[in-house]
Amino acid sequence: MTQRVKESFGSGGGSGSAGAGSGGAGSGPSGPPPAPAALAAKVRTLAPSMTRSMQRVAEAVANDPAGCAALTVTGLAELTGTSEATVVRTARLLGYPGYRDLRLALAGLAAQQQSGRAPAITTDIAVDDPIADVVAKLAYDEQQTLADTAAGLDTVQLGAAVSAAAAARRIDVYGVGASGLVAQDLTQKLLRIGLIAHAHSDPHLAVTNAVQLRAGDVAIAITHSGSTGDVIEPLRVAFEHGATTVAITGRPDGPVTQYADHILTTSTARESELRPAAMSSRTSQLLVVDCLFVGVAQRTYEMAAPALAASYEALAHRHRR
Amino acid sequence: MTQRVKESFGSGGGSGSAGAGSGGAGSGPSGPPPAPAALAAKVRTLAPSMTRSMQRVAEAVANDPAGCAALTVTGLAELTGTSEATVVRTARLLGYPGYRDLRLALAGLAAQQQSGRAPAITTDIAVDDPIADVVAKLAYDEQQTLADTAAGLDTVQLGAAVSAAAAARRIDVYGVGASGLVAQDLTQKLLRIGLIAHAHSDPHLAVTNAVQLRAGDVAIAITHSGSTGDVIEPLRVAFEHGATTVAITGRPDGPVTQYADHILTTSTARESELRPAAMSSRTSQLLVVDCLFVGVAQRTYEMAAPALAASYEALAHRHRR
DNA sequence: CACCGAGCCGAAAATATCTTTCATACGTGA
DNA sequence: TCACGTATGAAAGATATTTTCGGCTCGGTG
Repeated sequence: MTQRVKESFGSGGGSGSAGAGSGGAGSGPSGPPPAPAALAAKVRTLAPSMTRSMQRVAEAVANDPAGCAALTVTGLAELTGTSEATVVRTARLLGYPGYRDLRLALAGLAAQQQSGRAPAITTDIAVDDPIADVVAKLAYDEQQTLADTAAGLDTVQLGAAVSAAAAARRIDVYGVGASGLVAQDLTQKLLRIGLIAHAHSDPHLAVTNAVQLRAGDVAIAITHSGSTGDVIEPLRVAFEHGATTVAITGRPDGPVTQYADHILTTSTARESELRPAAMSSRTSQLLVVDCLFVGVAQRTYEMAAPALAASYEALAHRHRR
Repeated sequence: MTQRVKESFGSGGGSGSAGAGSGGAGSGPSGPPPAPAALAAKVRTLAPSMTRSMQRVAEAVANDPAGCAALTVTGLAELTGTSEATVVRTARLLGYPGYRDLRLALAGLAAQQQSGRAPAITTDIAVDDPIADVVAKLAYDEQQTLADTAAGLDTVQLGAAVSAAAAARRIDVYGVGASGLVAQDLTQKLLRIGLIAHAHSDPHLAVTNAVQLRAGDVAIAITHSGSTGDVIEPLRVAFEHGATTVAITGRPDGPVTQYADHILTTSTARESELRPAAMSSRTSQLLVVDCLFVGVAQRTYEMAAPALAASYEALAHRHRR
């Protein structure tokens, strides 16, 4: 077997020196383009990997884009009680080359909000909320999650993942816990259009199966935290065996991505006691998975069309009247 | 055991009317032109009072706000074959303190134009849609489904179901196929807050287990079509054994409801070849299930709170960087 | 036809803003 | 408690923006 190693995964125990990328504009962990309006979502997504000071900056930016857009680096640093360096660092983390570009994006966002008039019912669900409120809040929240996910999804990565999956000899999907259900959902649908797909929730079996993979196969890991060992391990094995690997995660900087050829980022909605993170992450993951599926169905249309029709027929038969 | 019979068949279902307002990032397709035209108009208005060089700059800015927003003073000066000073002068004339602010406004303008571009999301997903459109359409569609579901959900029925579940000795959930995953999702969450819940995908085992149920227990059937025999059968058994029965279905007039004490209606979005019904029904079912869960968590807060906190902690531990 | 003045224009200096570097302080785990 | 790694801000360094200033063109005038 070939021991593949992903070279771009930065600073692994190294000197931590300057990150001047090779070949010029490299920069950063994974920033194909800057983000348009997905900024609020991105802030939430990346918040966990931020330091305290950076979080303060990110929060200020997310809360008042318009106001921050009017500020210079120094101004924003003072406002948040931090230094210019921290502001720049935050901008970088959010995917921009520097503060200047973040500021530009901020101005755009402000303009959009201005014209879009965001309703923003940002209240948490309380213990004594009447049931009707619960329904409204949950629905709103999931809608928000969907919008954020769609805005933050990297279509280039998605396209690459779709291509790989459409041409794959075999597709393995790893996920445990709530993500396991998403993995099964994806698998069910892929099977339905005639592809060979398996979902693995058992870490041991997953690894055992991952060994079978080779170039041309696709392995997909689904984990919100990005650091679920039970899911990373099989992905690593698949990666090292030459399979094309995809990570669907809410932490694009987490350990999983170390072994992922393509990274699909799910959005993280703020969570609260009565609204566990699993809820919105699931919604987000499902959207990503749906996109992946539809993309694959498009690419394999010749095969998928009759298969879809057939399963549709088969189902109708079970419906008694 | 008593052979229960439901006296009024076909009652229940909610209004089912389509929801109107949705929050989300919908953004008006083409509202009144707010600010974008403002700048273009200003350019035209002030053009006569501009010198030749300034006109060149103004023209460039009006024609391609987005492109110009990406340029520095020097860049724009070169592009228009003028000097930095001229660019700044133009910016001043247009009413900004300097180029920096013009650039910010330009970025905002670009973003507005961008968002105003409705990508024709009212259309079905086609085989040759670019991947970005697929994402947008799917997200939009699922948002719509959520809005519809929330609007059509009967909160009285939901409240009744919540009460029953919160007080239940044991909760059984039936679902096959895609609905099976929803059943599992609900079960996972209920288990997490200390309730006793089981999901059954195997019809035979489901029936076998349903026999165990009695008054005070709750049985929940999840079926989009409302006529999935494999799910109706266990619900019937549970119903006849005295359990409180709940149906989560897209057809409030379908056969399942015959044995359901409480009916929770999911919405049905239009489907197409590349967008199977399973997709939107799943979204809808999950929202209902989430509402049910949160409702139950509220009612059993004393018990649920520590459980939720505990699982939160357990998860947080895996988040270490 | 030559001269003159007014205002346009751009090169370069001056300033503001952004970015990088580096030493220090803090928190964390042994 | 100590040692290590990391986060953080002050200040130096690099860019971008603004201002200054002198050349230039153009239109009018003797």
